[in-house]
Amino acid sequence: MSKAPRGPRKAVRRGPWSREEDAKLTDHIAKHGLGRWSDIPRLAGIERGGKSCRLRWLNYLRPDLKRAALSQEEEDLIIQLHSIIGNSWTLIAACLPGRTDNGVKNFWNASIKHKLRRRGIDPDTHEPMVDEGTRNGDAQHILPSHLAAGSNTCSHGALPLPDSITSYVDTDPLELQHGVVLVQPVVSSSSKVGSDPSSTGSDTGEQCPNGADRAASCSI
DNA sequence: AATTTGACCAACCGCCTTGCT
DNA sequence: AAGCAAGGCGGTTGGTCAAAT
Repeated sequence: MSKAPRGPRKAVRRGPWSREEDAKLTDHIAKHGLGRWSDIPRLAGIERGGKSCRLRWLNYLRPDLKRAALSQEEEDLIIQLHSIIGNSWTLIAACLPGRTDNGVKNFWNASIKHKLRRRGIDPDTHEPMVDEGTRNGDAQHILPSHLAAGSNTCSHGALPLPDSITSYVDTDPLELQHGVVLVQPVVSSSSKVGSDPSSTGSDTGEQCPNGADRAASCSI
């Protein structure tokens, strides 16, 4: 991250992206690869901020994205991973090929959270909720039955948990709180989750099929 | 047919970390 | 060592659409 001299701040467009903007961004990245996000709007002729371009590309335009609804296996895996590593959406998304952190987060907040609450489970702690009427004390309800038994695979075994995460399943809660941090050396050489040096300033930033350019590479 | 509700998605915001000067 | 810009992440908001009432 160099300190490039910058001109006066240009007014940037906001709101939904137009087809033309999408095409410009896609075309630019196809021709030149991913460079500095802050330069891309100017080079591609888009009146947006670099941050906005980055978000649009990662969450919507990337060719390897899955657009289909999340499967039951994916949903179960998200619940299981969340119970282990919490709101580390980037890490969770890295274990779901073609899914984005934003998508996983959205699905969690919009759907899974409500489902768990309806089942009397606190979505934050994955413990039974203590409100009267929802008290049941049955830990088996925290996770889908096939997951609660301690399996490290989802119902059909299609999406096994990566070793870097399953290794923390049996640790005590205090250790689990640091699971994400402890996982980092395994999944990335960077000191920060989701920070992969190849994701910026490199033409090879999109090599990982599941978008792990921006997240911990999953060892599935 | 009109309104309400819930699910889903796209996008922005603020904060933090990283790396360069 | 400090300051700054860029990148990255999680939280939140607002819009759209379909199903239910």
